[in-house]
Amino acid sequence: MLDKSFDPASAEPRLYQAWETSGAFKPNPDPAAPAFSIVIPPPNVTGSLHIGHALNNTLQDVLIRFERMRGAAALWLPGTDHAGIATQMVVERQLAEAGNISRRDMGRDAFVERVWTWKGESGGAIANQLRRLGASCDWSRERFTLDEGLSRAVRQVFVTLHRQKLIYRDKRLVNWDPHFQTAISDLEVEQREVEGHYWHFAYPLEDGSGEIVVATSRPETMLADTAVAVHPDDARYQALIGKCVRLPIVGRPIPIIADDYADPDKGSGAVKITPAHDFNDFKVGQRHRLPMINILDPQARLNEAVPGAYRGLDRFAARKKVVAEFEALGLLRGVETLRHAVPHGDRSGAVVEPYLTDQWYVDAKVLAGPAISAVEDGRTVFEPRHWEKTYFEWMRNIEPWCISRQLWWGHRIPAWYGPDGRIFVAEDEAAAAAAAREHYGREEPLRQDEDVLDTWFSSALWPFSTLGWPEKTADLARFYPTHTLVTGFDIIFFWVARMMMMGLHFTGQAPFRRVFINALIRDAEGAKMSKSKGNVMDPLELIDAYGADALRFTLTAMSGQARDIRLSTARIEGYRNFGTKLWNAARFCEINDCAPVQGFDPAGARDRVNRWILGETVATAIKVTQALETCAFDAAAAALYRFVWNTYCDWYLELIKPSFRAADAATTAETRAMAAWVLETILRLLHPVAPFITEELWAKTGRRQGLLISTDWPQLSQTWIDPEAGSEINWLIELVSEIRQLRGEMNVPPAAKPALALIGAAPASRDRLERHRPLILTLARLSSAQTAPSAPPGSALFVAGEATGALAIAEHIDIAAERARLAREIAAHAADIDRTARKLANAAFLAKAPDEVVEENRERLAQSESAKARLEGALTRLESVA
RNA sequence: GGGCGGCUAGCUCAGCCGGUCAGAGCGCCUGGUUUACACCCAGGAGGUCGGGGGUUCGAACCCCUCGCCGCCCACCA
Repeated sequence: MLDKSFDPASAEPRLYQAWETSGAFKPNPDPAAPAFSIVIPPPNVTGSLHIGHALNNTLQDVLIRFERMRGAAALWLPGTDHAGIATQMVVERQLAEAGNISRRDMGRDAFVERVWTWKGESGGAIANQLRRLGASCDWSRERFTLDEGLSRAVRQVFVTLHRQKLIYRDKRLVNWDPHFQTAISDLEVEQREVEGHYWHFAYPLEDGSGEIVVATSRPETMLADTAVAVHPDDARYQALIGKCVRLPIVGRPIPIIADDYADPDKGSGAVKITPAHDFNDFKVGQRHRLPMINILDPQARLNEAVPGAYRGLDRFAARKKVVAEFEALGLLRGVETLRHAVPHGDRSGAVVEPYLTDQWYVDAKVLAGPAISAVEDGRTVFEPRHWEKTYFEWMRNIEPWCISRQLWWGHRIPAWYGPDGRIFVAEDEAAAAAAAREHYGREEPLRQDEDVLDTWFSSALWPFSTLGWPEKTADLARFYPTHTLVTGFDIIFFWVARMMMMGLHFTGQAPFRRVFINALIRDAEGAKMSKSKGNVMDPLELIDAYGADALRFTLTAMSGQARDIRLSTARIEGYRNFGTKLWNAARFCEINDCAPVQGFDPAGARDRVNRWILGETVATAIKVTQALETCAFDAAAAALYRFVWNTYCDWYLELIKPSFRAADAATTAETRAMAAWVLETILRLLHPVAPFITEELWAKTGRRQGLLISTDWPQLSQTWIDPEAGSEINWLIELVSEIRQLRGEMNVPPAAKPALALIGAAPASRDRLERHRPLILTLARLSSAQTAPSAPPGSALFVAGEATGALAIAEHIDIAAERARLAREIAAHAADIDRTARKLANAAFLAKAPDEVVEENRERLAQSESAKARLEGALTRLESVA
C-alpha cells in the first residue's frame, strides 16, 4: 500500500543511487541507436549550484531523459571549469581573511598548490548538487578543464593557431584590471554609470600667443599627453596646426595636430591625445607616429615617467593633484558634473585602465567567418531564433581576442623565450628546447611565458576536448558534433561564439546542431538575484522544502519566458501539489486493483469511457512528444499538468468509480487495466520532467522489471483516438458541468438529489443518457434522469446541446435569482447571435471566408438562437407562475 | 547612437504560423466529512489583450507609430 504521500527527502537519494548504479546514465551501447549528446556548460569547479544552474540543467536533463527513453544513445557529459580569475579571486580572498601572506609573497608554485587544495576540498560539491537535482549525467566521463587530456588539447590548439598565424603576440592597449593586475578581454569589461566630472584645462601655446582648451574626465592622463588634436577643417584652429603647446605641470612641448578624430562640435573642438592610455588616442598616435608614454604601473600608480611629485601616487590621488595644480596655475577653465559610463572589471569591480602591454591575441576575425556561415545556413540553429541576430551582430564586428592573463591559475601559455627574446611556441618544453637548439645552433636557456590563458580559451574547446580530441576516440566519432547546447544568453559571446569558432576550425563541424537559450531567473519582484541583495533562492533549499520534482516542474513550466523568469515559491508549491495529486491517483488505482495487465491492448477497449481516455492519452502523448522535440518545455509541462489533473483525475477516475461496483465483470476488468495503463503512460511521459516521483511510482505500482529511466517512451498511434467515444464522453462532461453550475447558482444543497428531465433530446442524446445514467446520477447528484416531452412545473431550465435540461429544484428556486440567471444567459446568447448574424450578413465575409468558417458560424447562430428561444420560453413561464 | 525582449484577470504567465482564444495557476469569494487526495472537491467574481493608426470579411495575434519597463552592444576629449 502506498503511503499517504511521496516523501522526496527519503526517496530522492535512494532513487538517484539506483539510477547511477544501474548504468542508466551511460549511453546505450547499441551501435544502431542514434546518438544524442549534450555537453554541460561547465560550472566553476569550486562553485555551488545556483538557481540558474538548476534551470539550465533541468532542461538538459529533460532532453536527455526524453531522448534516452526514445532509444537514443544519449550522452550528457558533465564537468567543471577551472574558472581562472574567479577561482583565483576566491582563494586570494581566503588568504586575506585568514590573515595569511598574499599570493605574491607566497610565490607561484605554493599559490597554485593552494588552489589545487581548495579545488580538492570544494570541487566535488557541485557535482553532488547536480545529483540532488536529478541530473542524469554520465559521471564516468566527467571532465575538468585542467585535466591532462584537456590541457593537451589546449596546447595543441594554441600551437596550431600560432603556426597558422591566428595567434600572435602584439603590443597594444588592453583593458587592464589594476586589482588583479592582469589584462582582461573586452567582454570582461562592464560599463557602469557613475557620477563624474569633466574638467576643462587650458594648455598654453609654446610661443605664448594664447591657449587651447581641452576637456577630460581623467585629468591624470594629461601627464602622458603627446599631442592636441583639432579637426583639419576647423577654422578656429587652422593657424595653430603645427604649433606646439607647453604641457602644464610636465613642461613638455607637444604638437597640435590635425586629425578627423577631433570633433569640432564637442567641447572646444580640441582634444588632448594620450596614446598610451586611451583607445581612440592610441589610433591617433599610430597615425601621427606620436610617442606613447606609459605613466602607470600594474597597480595603476603613477610611474617614473611623470614629474617627481606624482611618482607612486595612486591614479585617483594623482587626478586630484592634477586638478588642484591646474587651478593653482590659473589654467582650470571649468568643471562640469555628469553621469557617465566608466569601464569596470566584471570580477574585480575595479576601474580598468587602457594599458600598453605585450599580450597574446587570437585573430578572431578569421575564425568568425565559418562560425557565421554555419548559423546562416542553418547547420546550427538558435532556439529561440532571434538570438541569432545577437550572435551575428557580435561575430560580424569581432575584435582580436586577448587571451593572455597575468594570473597563476590556468593553462600556462606554451611559449618559451630565448635569451634574445625570441619566442618558441611548442607543445612542451622539450619541443621548445629542440626548436631553440635548431635555431641557435646550441643549447640556450629558455624561460616559459609567465602568463596563463583566458579561461574561455579552454572552454571554447569543451565540446570536442571532453570527447578525447585530439585523439580520434570512439566517443569523438560517436558524439561529436553534439546535438543541443542549453545555455543562458549571457554567455553567447563568451562561450557559444567561441565554441563555434574553435569547433569549426579544428573539426570542420559546428559543435552543436541546436543552441537552446534559456531565460535568466529573477526573484518574484523581477530583480536580479544577488548575494548582496539577499534575494537569492537556493535551489538546494527549495529541493529540501518541496522536492526536486517540484522545482524541476516549475522551472520547466516557466522556461518559455523570453528573458526573465520570476520565480516564486507559490508556484513551486503548486507543482509540489501536482506531484501529490499524481501520487494519490496512483493510490486510487492501487486501492481499486488497477494494476498493469500483461498483454493488455488498450486499442481493443470496448467501453466508451475507456476509449475516450485512450484517445485523450494518445493526444497528450503526441503533444508532449512534439513539444519536447522542439524545446517547447513549457508546453510539454502544461499538457502533462492538464491531462493528469483535469482529465485523468477530475474526470476519468470519477467516471470509473461506479464501474468497480458494477456487475459487468468484463468491463470492470477492462477499466482496471485501462486505468493502470494510462497511469503507466503518464509515468513515462512525466518522467523527464519529474523523474523521482515517477520512478518511485513505477517501482511501487505493478510488478515491473527494470527502472523507468531505462524504459521506452510511449509510442501511441493517432488511430487509437476514437472520435465517437470522445464526443460522447464530452457530451456527458458538459451535461454534468451544466447541472453542477446550475446547482451552484441556485444554491441547491449538496445533499439534495433532484430529478433531471431532458426535453427534446435527439436519439443520440437519448442513447447516451441511457448508457450513462448511473454516472450522471452520481456525478451530478441526481435522483433520476429521464427524457420527457416537457419540463415539469417548477424546474430550472438549462441548455444541453440540442436538448433542454430541466432540473426539479422547485423548493430551491428563488424566483428573482432564477429570473436574473435566465436573463443573463439570454443576454449572453443575444450578444453572440448579434455578433454572428452580423458576420453572416456581411457579403464580403460570405465571399472571402473559407466555407468551413462560414458553416461554423451558421451552426453557431442556429444553436444560439435555439438556446435563446428555449431560455426565453423558460423566462416567460417563470413570469406567468410568479 | 544601434539592437533585442516585454507590456493579456489582483499577482505570475499561456495564447501571438489572424476565424469558439479571451485562458491557466496562485490569490480572492461561495459551498463541501462524495470510502485517492483539504498539498483536496464543486462552483463563482475578475480583463475595452499598454495607447493610437493601418492591413483584412475578420486582429490579443500581421504592419506602422507612440508610451512605459528591462536588457545587450557601441560611444561619451
